[in-house]
Amino acid sequence: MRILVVEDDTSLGDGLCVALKREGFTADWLTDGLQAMQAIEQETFDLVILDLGLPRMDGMSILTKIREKAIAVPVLVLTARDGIDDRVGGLDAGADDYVVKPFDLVEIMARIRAIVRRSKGRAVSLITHNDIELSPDSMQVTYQGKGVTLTRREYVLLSELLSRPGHVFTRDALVQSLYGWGEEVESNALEVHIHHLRKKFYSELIRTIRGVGYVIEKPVGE
Amino acid sequence: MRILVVEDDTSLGDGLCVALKREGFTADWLTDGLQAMQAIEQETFDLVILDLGLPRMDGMSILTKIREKAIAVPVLVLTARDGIDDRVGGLDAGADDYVVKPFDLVEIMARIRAIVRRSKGRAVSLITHNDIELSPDSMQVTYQGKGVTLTRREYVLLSELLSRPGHVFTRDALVQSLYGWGEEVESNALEVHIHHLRKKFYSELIRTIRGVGYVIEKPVGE
DNA sequence: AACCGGTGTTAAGGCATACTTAAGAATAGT
DNA sequence: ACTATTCTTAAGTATGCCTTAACACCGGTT
Repeated sequence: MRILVVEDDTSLGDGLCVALKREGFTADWLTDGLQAMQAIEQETFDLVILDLGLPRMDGMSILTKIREKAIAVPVLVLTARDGIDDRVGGLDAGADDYVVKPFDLVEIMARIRAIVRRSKGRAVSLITHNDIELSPDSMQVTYQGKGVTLTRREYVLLSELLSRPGHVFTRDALVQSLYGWGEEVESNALEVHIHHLRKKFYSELIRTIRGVGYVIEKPVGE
Repeated sequence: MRILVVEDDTSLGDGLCVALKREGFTADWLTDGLQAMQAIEQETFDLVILDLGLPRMDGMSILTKIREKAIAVPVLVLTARDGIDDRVGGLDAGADDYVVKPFDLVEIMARIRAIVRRSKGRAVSLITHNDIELSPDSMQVTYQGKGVTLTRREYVLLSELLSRPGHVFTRDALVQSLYGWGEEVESNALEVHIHHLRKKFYSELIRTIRGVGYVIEKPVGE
């Protein structure tokens, strides 16, 4: 967990670094605005603690530029000023939080922990199989990088099959997951959908087990 | 963008809701702690504004329970107390921010925008998509450089869709973010708004997923 | 090789879903 | 309270998915 402290006040910057390290973070410390901007562009930090009053490049300018360039690092702003306008401005410029100096070390640590906690745990569950990506969350499907549009039935069918590669789904099981218990299908609707899926991807994707049902092969090398 | 206000002070709760709606959010309001806890478990909110002093279930208990259950909703804590310990306690218990009462309406709105912005994958405070620019703060929208006037519902709908390009929003989800649970819509109002948006921009902007909902395509080249 | 059950392919009709339009409520602004 | 905007309702129209069904194909069995 790497944190960049940008603060020209020597005792404050040093104190922060020491405190951060004591908490188990890795802390880098810069006093110069321009230098800091370059570091943020080139390196990767988990958090930037940014003083607003800085030599060579103002803190607010750095913040604005970070967001312009869509750099996704969380920023905690330190400000000596106390006006609500400044605080509002900072937040709207893209800061994740701000602390007014002088601040309590216990408090700022709590804020840092809060920010770090937030920024973690944004994992996306994504089903992948060969060149097929299927994100349950967004109902979006891509094949070889390109978006593929599936109808509802096709999507349900594919996600069912992909949920357990190598597992043979009986025709009945698949029909059930498509239609539930209520309605029965008295034709080859299932096969038609399978056909459409094979067409939209590649025909070997779904293997037929004659007399039983269908499988998606396990990815190669297992 | 749906926000739950949990506040037993009537005038404060009502005032917050009105202000939130004016800003284009959908606001639900509860005064009872236990009720709120149930709502948070069952429904989906983009933000919970939580007063600490509540009947039946204390605000801090709610917060603790939310985090225990790993519910990922951002929480903004309102507190009448002013001690740093409380503030630290709140942040460490999993609050994303806190505001001490009495607070300035302008400030709390800025904080709300900041939290919401963070939780939506930390986009810059200006959402852009193709030729459409949408600034969440001012509710202003431009298309191909020219200003476009959207009504409140249109704005909410568009910003919801734009907040996650490529994500398929189910019709239910969109209706909830437009109306909360207060008022129910028993007609095709949603479709009508979609229609208006397509007319004001271009019809391919919003793609229909038949039987499911709507998506905004990801910008080309991904 | 001919048969037969099971599966694949294709095309078309029906039907549920979505779009469009307009008018009457509801809301907000003056 | 009145007006202008915005929202909802509802009805008619359009669209496209799903099923059906007819036929082609394949593999195994006689």
